[in-house]
Amino acid sequence: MPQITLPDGSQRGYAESVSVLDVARDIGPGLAKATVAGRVNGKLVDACDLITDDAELQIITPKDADGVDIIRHSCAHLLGHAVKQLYPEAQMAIGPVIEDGFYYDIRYDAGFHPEDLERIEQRMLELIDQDYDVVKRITPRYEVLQLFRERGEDYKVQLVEDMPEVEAMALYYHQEYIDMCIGPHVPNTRFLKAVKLTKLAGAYWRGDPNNEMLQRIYGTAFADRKGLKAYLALIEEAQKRDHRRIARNQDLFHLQDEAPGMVFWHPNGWRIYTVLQDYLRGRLEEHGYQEIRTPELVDRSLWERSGHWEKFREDMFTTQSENRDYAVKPMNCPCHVQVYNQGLKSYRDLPIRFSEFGNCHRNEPSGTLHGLMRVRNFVQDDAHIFCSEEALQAEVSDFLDLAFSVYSDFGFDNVAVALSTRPKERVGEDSLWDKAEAALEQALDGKGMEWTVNPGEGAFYGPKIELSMRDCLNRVWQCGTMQVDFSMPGRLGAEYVTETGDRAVPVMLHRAIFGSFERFIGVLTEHYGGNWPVWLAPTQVEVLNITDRQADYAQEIQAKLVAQGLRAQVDLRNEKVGFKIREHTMKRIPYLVVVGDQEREAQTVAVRTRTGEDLGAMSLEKLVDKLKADIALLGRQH
RNA sequence: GCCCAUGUAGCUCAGGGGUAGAGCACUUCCUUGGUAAGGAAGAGGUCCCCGGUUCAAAUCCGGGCAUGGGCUCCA
Repeated sequence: MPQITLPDGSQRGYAESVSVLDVARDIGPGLAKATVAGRVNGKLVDACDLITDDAELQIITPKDADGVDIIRHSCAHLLGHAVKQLYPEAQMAIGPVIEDGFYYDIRYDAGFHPEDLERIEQRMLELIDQDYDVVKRITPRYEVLQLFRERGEDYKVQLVEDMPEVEAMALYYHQEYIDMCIGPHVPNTRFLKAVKLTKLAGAYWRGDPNNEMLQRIYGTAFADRKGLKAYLALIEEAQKRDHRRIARNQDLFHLQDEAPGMVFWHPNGWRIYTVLQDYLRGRLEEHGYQEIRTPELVDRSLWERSGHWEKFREDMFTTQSENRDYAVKPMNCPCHVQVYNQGLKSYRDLPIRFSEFGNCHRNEPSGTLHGLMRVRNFVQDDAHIFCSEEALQAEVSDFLDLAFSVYSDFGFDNVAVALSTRPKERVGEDSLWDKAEAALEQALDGKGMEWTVNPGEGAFYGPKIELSMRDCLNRVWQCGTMQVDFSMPGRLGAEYVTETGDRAVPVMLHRAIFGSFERFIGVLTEHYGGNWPVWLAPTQVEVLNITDRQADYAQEIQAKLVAQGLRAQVDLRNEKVGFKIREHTMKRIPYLVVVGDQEREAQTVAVRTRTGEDLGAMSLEKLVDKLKADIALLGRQH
């Protein structure tokens, strides 16, 4: 005699077991029609699942976030249904829901091509129109195995074999197509009308590059067509913020075939770079860092001692001369230890914080390069802190404060924090890893911030805190990092004299805030969508004359702005003012200053913003004040 | 590195076995115009590179390289 409690607190009693759908029907036919699934005592279940005891029930409809996820998951099965009809020899692997959609990994040796995607989507739409019921059957393990073996679904068989403890599985029948899933799923294909296949990719079976590569089809789905359309429009808007596209428009940098993954900075992009570097130099100085500079080409023997030659060899560019092997530095840490090692250090000298805008090269696999986000030549805002074990906690904590203070100066408020722990390939004793991981955990907890763990993703010499941002298409890029290293100082002979006159090995912290200037500028470009805060804008003001008569006055204004330390350009071209305004507005120059006869007579300037706001005429002094006020805000307003 | 796609003028792109195309940008001239595109003329290409097929290849085929979207790996 189940007593069902609904979210509004109301209760309904039933004489015998009821399904989620029964309860929905009981409440009203509209709700019954919209029922995708249910949440019983906090657990998602199918609409057909029976409730046998007293329970709290929430009816899930397409309006719920869970409802959309269920729709997406069912779309993956629908994709399987269509694929198997069109390509019977295809073998289905896994088809999960992801952020913004779903995918299905499929073994199909002939390979899918863009035309296949269209065919498959077309067939999916036809199947949806049949409004067929999705039927769930709990099936004993041996029957499931037999069924998938008969159907030649080798991957499904493997999946079942990998969960020996499970006695029976839920099978979902899409007519003749059968998929295995924990569920829940929609009860009928009519819920799947707003679906679209989006892209085709390769993906390793079980994510292991030693395994064969499967074909992955990505798609997305929404509660209705309107939601799908809005999503597609959003993606299109996001693509306009792509840093590569903005870079072309604003003439920031370029890449070319002869130097894959290495940036040619143009004057505009380099301006941003140098402003960032000057800013960070100031912040680091405030926090007790000393800037150094170390070689980019170092003999193999140092990399052997640091462990890089063994663990990082594939990623290094190497060269040789006069029978010596060299590597172009992929990291600055071994060189920083060399600077530390010059002269005997006392515990009184610690902590020592060496910073370097270190130019590094890494031979990244060709397929991983991505605009400014993933390059082969980049400059890290690197620093290494040498300290005693006792000081470690405080140093990590101070770093986190500094990093988040820097991020807030750019208006970042959605930095993801993760702790990456010991990888399989590593140097150092496990006891040291225990200590290092614990230190980072404690520092994070001490800040009271939300963080996640990436098991096995640490650097080969130590665990790391990763501070990541998202780009315009929601891809995550690690920028800041804090890594505890108990190994390398010892390997490279770093030590200091303790209070008791003994020798001890310092702990080394590797840390970066931007990560690399390249990636950070890439992320910033997309964060601002090209609307650089005045602080960073390559050109802060463009002075426009209306006719040749004001050319001298325009140049005089520009010269006065430059004399005030502002980045001002003047556009004296023989074009109408509307044309010039359009052009510079599209280049997202923060302020446009128009000078005509009126302004020249009154010794004023007419100011317009890139958002199209007309600020009217004002004195040059007032404009300068305005600009300086904007610059003082840094990037916090955005 | 692996899978799929793409590579044509400075940019965005069309075309496609037999004189290489458009729009914007560029140059020159006319125009001196008050807040998002004034007009005319002109110049501009080894159709990514190397091979092959063919009377003939930018186009078809093979191999490279690069870029884009993913996978794996990383700041």
